[in-house]
Amino acid sequence: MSRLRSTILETSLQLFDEHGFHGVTVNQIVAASGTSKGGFYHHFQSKDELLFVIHDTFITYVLKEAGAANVIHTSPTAKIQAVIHSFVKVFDLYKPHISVFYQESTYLKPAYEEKIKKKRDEFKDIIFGIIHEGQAGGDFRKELPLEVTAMAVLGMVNWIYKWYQQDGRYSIDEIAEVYIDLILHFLLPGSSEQLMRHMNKVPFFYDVK
Amino acid sequence: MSRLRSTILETSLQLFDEHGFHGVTVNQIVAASGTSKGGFYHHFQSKDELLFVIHDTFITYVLKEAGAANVIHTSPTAKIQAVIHSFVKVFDLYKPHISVFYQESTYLKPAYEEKIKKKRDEFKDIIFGIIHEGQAGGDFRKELPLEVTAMAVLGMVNWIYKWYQQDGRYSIDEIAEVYIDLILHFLLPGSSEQLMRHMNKVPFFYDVK
DNA sequence: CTTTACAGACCAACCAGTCGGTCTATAACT
DNA sequence: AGTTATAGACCGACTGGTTGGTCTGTAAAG
Repeated sequence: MSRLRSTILETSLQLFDEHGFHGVTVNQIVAASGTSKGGFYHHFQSKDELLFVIHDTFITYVLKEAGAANVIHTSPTAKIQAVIHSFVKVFDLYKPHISVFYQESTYLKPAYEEKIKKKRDEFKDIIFGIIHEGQAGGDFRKELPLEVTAMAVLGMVNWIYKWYQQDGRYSIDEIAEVYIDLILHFLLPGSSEQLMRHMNKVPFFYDVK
Repeated sequence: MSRLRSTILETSLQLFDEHGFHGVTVNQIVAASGTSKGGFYHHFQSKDELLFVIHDTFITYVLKEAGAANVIHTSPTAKIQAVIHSFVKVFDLYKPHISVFYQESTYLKPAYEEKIKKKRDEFKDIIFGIIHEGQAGGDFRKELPLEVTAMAVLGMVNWIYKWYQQDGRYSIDEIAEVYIDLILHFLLPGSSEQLMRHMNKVPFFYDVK
């Protein structure tokens, strides 16, 4: 990959992260990259392709990591820990990519969007699969509705991009540890009776055993 | 409030939700609202003001609801349940507002952004406050780092806008119940020893008592 | 008669993308 | 070795279409 192409990618990533895809013009990218319109369009077909490349770089990496973490462990409990850990760590490596990924995916051209959606669904399936497997095997609480629980897990992790900063109070590894703790606390079966005394009402899904 | 103004707001909300703020032109809004440029600019100073109004409507409502739920209950456990419930329910009432709120806030003009940020921080403080209070009083697990835990809670709820659909498998009330269950499971003190047997490593924050 | 509500033609700015052209490097030829 | 041919990398003035916003006009309301 050419030197200039990388520069354009890095520069535009920063700019998009700060001002959003539509808040940055090709001329700005070109100026900040120390090149020209010609240089830009020599390496990218369009501004939209640039957006796609950013999306693809990130989701491809996440998918690869999650797949690996999923394979090397056997029990659902070990798997979920490994996958969450690797997923959280990504926010340290790819934060600008992720901001663009979650903020600007609306603006992907249909052909590009389809490709990204496919990979994103694959990733979602890994999470869903682990939780499902855990419930089926009795490792995780069976009464939890799979879809809602899985989306809660995805949500809490995904949201990290909105607040995480590298020089913040907690390192990315520490954050991962906290998240794993939280997730295991609601996934693993425990003293439900004790908890229910504190609840305003008995949840609708508690009749499953 | 005038009839046309409401129409413009509703229409643009739908359009923004579907295509994003920059994917919709003023002409499109005007056409879909059955009015004209004159009609639009009679009610709004600019497209940016429209964006602000949408933001403000939503965050003002959330803040009011959370404040109310926070006041009528006394214990942190009851408070967090009430606040989460009211918060989750908002996603049923204001889903298009929320999509715009989380997707397009980057494009708010500085003056508008400041106002919105203020209210958003107020809301965040309510959540932080409840968890802090719960930890201080011994209702919630003291070992959990406040910031990370609170952001996890906010994240899992906020992410709902990405997947919730009114005609989905679970009602918004059911989703709220699941979320409250999950959150209480990791907030309330329980059998940590039992859980730790399943953990790949001992979390860094477990030495606090 | 004044004010408010809206219509729609019009405009200036902007922006993604184009296109003819230059510069450099390496290969091919003599 | 010296000269020429060719390809790829990059430049930047230019354009055609679009967009947010304005301005003048008009009809109804009070």
